Amino acid sequence: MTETRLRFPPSPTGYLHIGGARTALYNWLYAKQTGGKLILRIEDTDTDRSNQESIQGILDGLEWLGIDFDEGPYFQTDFSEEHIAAAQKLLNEELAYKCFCTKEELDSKREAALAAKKPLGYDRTCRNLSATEIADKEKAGIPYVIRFKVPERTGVIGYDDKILGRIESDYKEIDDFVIVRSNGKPLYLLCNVVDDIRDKISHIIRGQDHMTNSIKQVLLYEALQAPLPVFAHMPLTLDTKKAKISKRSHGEIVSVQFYRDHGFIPWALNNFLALLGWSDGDDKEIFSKKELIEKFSLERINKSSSIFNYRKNDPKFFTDPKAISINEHYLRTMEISELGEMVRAELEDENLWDKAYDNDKKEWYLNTLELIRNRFHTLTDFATLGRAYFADDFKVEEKPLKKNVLKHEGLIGWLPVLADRYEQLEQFNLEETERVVREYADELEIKPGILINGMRTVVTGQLAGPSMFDILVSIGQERVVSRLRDVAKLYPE
RNA sequence: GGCCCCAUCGUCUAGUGGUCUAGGACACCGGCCUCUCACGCCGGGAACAGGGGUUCGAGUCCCCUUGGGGUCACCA
Repeated sequence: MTETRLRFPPSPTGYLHIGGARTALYNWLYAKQTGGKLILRIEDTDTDRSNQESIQGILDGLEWLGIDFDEGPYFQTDFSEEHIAAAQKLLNEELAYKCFCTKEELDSKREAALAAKKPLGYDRTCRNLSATEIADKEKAGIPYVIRFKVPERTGVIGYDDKILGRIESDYKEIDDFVIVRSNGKPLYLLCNVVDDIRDKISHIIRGQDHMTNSIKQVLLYEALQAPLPVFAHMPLTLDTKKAKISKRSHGEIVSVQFYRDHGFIPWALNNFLALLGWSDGDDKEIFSKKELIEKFSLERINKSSSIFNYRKNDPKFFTDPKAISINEHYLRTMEISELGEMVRAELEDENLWDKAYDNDKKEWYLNTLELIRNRFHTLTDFATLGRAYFADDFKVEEKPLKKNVLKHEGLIGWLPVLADRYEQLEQFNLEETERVVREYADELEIKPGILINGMRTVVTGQLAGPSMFDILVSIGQERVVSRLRDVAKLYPE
């Protein structure tokens, strides 16, 4: 078998969204699995809508996800001569024709057809123009587009889809589609095929929204006398109302950037995306990169579209709960040193990074992450919920403040006493810190929990967290003492 | 509207005629653990869209209905 060659051809009209990312991922997985190549091709022929910022956004998004490509990025506009030549060839061979109908005429015909509930296709007015008629119109300077001449055959044309099976269409259902605009610029349907032929693309994995395009493109492959690639149309990703997700209607929640900004681990997002429309036959859901490359298969991709279950304005889940849960899984099971690097970026962004975390305090840094990672959902939590471990200017949350501190007025006096006793400790370790608290609680004849939970809030600002004594040891004697002493400032005047 | 695709718990899904009183994951609820909250562990509720066939037997095959989606641009 010859080398598999895949491609991901985004149009740079906005950021990379999760649908696009998933398409890129599937292509990437298949290329990796078969030892083939993945080509990135920026389809920028729509100069009105394409922009540099989008190109950068797509590149950044793919890089962040770790989806690398073997060739490219190529830019479709760099090959416009080839596209034009192909159109000319089709014209010369009478496989295409010039159409002088104006856009206005077409639009009104379409509207009329829609109103009359008739098929909307082009009525082929210009298909049988004589040579003299064409010459006359050209002489008169009437602009024209070039349309592909759908063969006059009976029966059906189709392709074998790796996911959907045989897809066919009756010839008479296919429109004489436009391949070159009146300004001389070739259109997607043509460019895409010409590029795929040149790039020797063997497999086209793309969304089901391209299903009807593929039929037309099969015709183009035939007209251009090129071998057909394998098609695989993946299910679409819908929103909770079953509408196709799009940048325009869903905004940043569907952008890859959003997940980077909200502290997702890149591979966790890939893992989630892979599961949206694919599963191995087993119950396994967490896949390492290597495992996924091995197990992935086109045949096991679902036919039906899936819903991206994000929840807007949900205080607990800012996106699909499953995505978050997969992220949590990686957060708490990944190699701690690897996590350390990711958290480092978060801390640096918040000016919480201490160079010593990379040498003298490295052990402390990694141990602390190990201590707190279980309760966190995203990378950003380390700099927000975990701020007290890395800085003194953390915020004390209102709820625990009321529940664990203000409710017990005695704490305003007790915690400073505890601070004194802690300051005296020669061994500031788990056993000693616990012994001191429990003894003091006995003296006061109160439940140790009152002191412990009060301390948790004063020392970390949080309602919940790891074992209190682990926290104390991690934060350290000096900082603990000073935070406990300052408890009074948490009480209103 | 024409054409095309699809249809199992709330969501992602397993299921390729008998092993399905339908399995797993997330989410939800309850319990255990406990200095808090998580994690973890244990348990619970929750689905074959409807109707006809075919068959000894149908979630699985066929047909119809319904529902959803895609597409019908001088966008990609």
